[in-house]
Amino acid sequence: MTDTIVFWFRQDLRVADLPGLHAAAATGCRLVACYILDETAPGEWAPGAASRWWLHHSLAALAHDIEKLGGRLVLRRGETRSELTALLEESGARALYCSRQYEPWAANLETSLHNTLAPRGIAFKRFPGCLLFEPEAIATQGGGPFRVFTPFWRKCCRETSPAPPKDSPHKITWFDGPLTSENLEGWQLRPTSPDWASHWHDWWSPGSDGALRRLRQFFDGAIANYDEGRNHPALDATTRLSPHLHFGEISPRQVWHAARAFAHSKPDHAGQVDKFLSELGWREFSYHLLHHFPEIPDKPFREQFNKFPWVGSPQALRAWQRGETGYPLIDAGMRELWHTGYMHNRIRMVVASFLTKHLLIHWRAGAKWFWDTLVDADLANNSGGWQWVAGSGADASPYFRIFNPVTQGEKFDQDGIYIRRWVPELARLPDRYLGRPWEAPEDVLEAAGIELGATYPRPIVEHREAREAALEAYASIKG
DNA sequence: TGAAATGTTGGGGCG
DNA sequence: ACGCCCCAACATTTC
Repeated sequence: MTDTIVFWFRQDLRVADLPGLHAAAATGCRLVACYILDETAPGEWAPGAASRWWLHHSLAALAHDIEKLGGRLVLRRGETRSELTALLEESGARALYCSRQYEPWAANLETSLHNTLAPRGIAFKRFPGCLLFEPEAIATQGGGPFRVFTPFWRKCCRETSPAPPKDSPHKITWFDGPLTSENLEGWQLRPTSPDWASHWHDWWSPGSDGALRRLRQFFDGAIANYDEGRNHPALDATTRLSPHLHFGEISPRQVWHAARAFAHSKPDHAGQVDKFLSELGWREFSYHLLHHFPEIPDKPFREQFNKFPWVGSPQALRAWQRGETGYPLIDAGMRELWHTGYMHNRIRMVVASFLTKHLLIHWRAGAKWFWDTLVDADLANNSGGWQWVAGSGADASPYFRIFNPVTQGEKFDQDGIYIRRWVPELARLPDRYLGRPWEAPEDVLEAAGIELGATYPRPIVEHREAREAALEAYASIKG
């Protein structure tokens, strides 16, 4: 009788280019594919409502993809260790395979699983999955982790290329004994009463098929002008692959090789491709940092930021969250986030700068809000991004880089399409005043149907004053 | 993957 | 014709 292996799907919800699954299939053993919904394991970093919506659809897509390979996805809910132990026992499996994860809670879980399973003679094997390079493979000359992006990415690019992506395994022998599986619908990962995500399929197609479509679409179009186009939030000029990558519906190796193939076929676009690949590089950098410095989600990477005088009020935080700061570009971004589970990357930088610098609110409050509202909420990227903006991170933006929320709009949303899309009550304002309605003459406001303080808020802080206060606050922790 | 303050230059209006 | 001033345009420095 052939041995059985349990393949545990975690955050790599795909069947193509999944090293652990290929390795399991190659053994010729019978395979159990499972997913465990453990709502307590991540602690305070349990998926937010938007991520849960995505997870539901991603799991449905994965189950479908597995069925196409002749198998089925076993769903269980509960404490990971006991659920896996039970499943191993029920199936008589002698081995557990999975992809690695790098979140501190997930890495600890792997250790604890190893300690549980080893004495029982069950092999626990972890495989690469969601990264281009394992953190152990990229080190400085001194053997330590990189703390600066450029040398990190240079080192990555000097290494042998990531392995070419593989198709899904051709032949899998599935376990055919009886195993109970829960009903995905019963997990209630999707919102009900009200179903605020009823229109999200207009924007998103969770699952590997949707991810590959998105990838192809990008290399058929926007890549040619990526360097410039990606700065304009009203354009569909970015990949929007972030949620697909977070849930592992597509691997970064697939993206990397698609980009290299494109660069090879269109050499004159090599510069655009490099720009794009460096974004993948920042993702990689964030993951490696989180692996080496597991406190990044909670504590400033740069120690002197422990004494930063955060003073922001709960009311200001609330106004920021709701998109009622009185700065149209900020409010547009926050409302895009609320309505679609996503925000354009440049606008993420601008609203994050506004929260931490204009409002002097701790970056963790912003990270938490993003965590709950983003479909692509990802611990490494989110924590890294917020610390980068706040100036407390590794290779962070210098603290004095304070975005002007008005001029950013004038530079990257010249014709006001983005602001008008998400702040429709200002739509009739002429371009000239769209990003700064408080400067508009009374008759212009009236003609546009706007009453400041009633139909649209006045600015909750004055830019110049806020900027100077931020510089003063940062100066107080220098040295 | 800034913005603002400060410095420099050069054209043109003007007495 | 000439110097003076203003200021836009650009460059450099500072936060």
